[in-house]
Amino acid sequence: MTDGRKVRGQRSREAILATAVELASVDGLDGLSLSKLAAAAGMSKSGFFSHWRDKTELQLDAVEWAAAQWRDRIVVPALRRPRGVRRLFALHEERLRFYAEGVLPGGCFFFAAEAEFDDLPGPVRERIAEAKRDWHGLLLRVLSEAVAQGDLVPETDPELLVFEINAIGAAVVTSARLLECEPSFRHGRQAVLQRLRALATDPALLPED
Amino acid sequence: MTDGRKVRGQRSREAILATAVELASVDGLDGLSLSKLAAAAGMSKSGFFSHWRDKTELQLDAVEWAAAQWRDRIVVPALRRPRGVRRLFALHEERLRFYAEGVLPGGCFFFAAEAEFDDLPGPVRERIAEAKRDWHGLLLRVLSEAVAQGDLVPETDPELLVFEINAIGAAVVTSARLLECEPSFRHGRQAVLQRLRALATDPALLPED
DNA sequence: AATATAAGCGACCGGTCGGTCTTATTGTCT
DNA sequence: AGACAATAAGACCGACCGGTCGCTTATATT
Repeated sequence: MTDGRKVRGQRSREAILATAVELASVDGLDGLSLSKLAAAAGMSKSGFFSHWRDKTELQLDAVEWAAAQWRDRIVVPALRRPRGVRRLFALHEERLRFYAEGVLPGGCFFFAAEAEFDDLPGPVRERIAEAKRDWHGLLLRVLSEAVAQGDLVPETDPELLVFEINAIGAAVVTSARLLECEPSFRHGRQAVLQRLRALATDPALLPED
Repeated sequence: MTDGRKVRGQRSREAILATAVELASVDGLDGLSLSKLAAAAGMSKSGFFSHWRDKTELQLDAVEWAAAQWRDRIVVPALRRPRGVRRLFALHEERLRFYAEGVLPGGCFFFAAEAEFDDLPGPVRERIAEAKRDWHGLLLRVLSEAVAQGDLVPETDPELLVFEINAIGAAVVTSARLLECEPSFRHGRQAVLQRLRALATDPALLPED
């Protein structure tokens, strides 16, 4: 049985979360003020509290929403590439594309959120840490597949390589926004590409530049 | 002629800035509230305004103070190492040591400040960008010296390598604070060490692990 | 000794923060 | 048609924000 109220509520809930993630990518998840969010979402501030008990609940759902967006816009497209080193590089490339396309006005929700909450104990911090662990875990899994099927030489410490790939992706965000845009994206791409090509048993699987 | 007022003023000015940089490494430079700063510095809030016109001026001086701290605690010690690849790696190592020692309660002032201000136009953002450019410039200069004196193979794109080294140093901050501490520092060290050893004409110049 | 200046304090300003309460509207179920 | 529940709005709250004001105290200058 369809419930028009719940449908409507769900729709505005989604719209609010989408707006919240956009604003949070700029001002941070904590720096986000309910007044600004209300104005941006075209709602009254008090309306939020029929959806969430307090700001923390909204923040938790915003992290959830941003994680779903990351999955849909980065992970899922990359997983369409064939298993192996190409899929691993695709994860990095899709991430950079996400940034370059300016999907979020502040570049990256998780980058801003991590920097903000890494010193603020609480459930939001834990949820963000979990998202970071998930991303590292995915990279590690895809990397292991690449090694298992012989795309990459196995001598490598896989967790170290995952750390590097993620570090370079994260560095692109600040670098592109604070300094010049073009060289940052080029460096972010080249760094991982050259690293993987050096480890690849068949470098032809990866683009040349 | 010594002016006891100015001496006293300068001393408390320094103390306030030191406290401000500490607090800002946790809450960010904008998230820093004057009330909290006043409480932490053991001063009244209004007393600030005999030193700085407004919060922005204080923020600018805080960036300056943090830059001086970075120079004193990271750059100067590293420059005592012999010119070349060892000096380059020392810059990275001293940075990681600065983080590991917990000099600042939030880990890194500049990391927090960059993430916060990369989307906030204004003089503070420009000053932070300048500090970032200075750091990249220093890394590039030391790297060029290492190449020039034959420590490193010259084929490398130097700016790309600088980007990578800085990216890995920055990634250690969030990773160590949000996930586990020990593997983050190990990865941050190993990543740069292996990268440089692979490029070094004489790997014996660098530690083995 | 008189005067100028800097440091610092307490009270207070308008504004915004996250959050509560009451009320109006609206779709759903019986 | 009427009871009911969900959504959202508006008025409002205490706390805190950055910042101003007038004032006291301590130091230099003359």
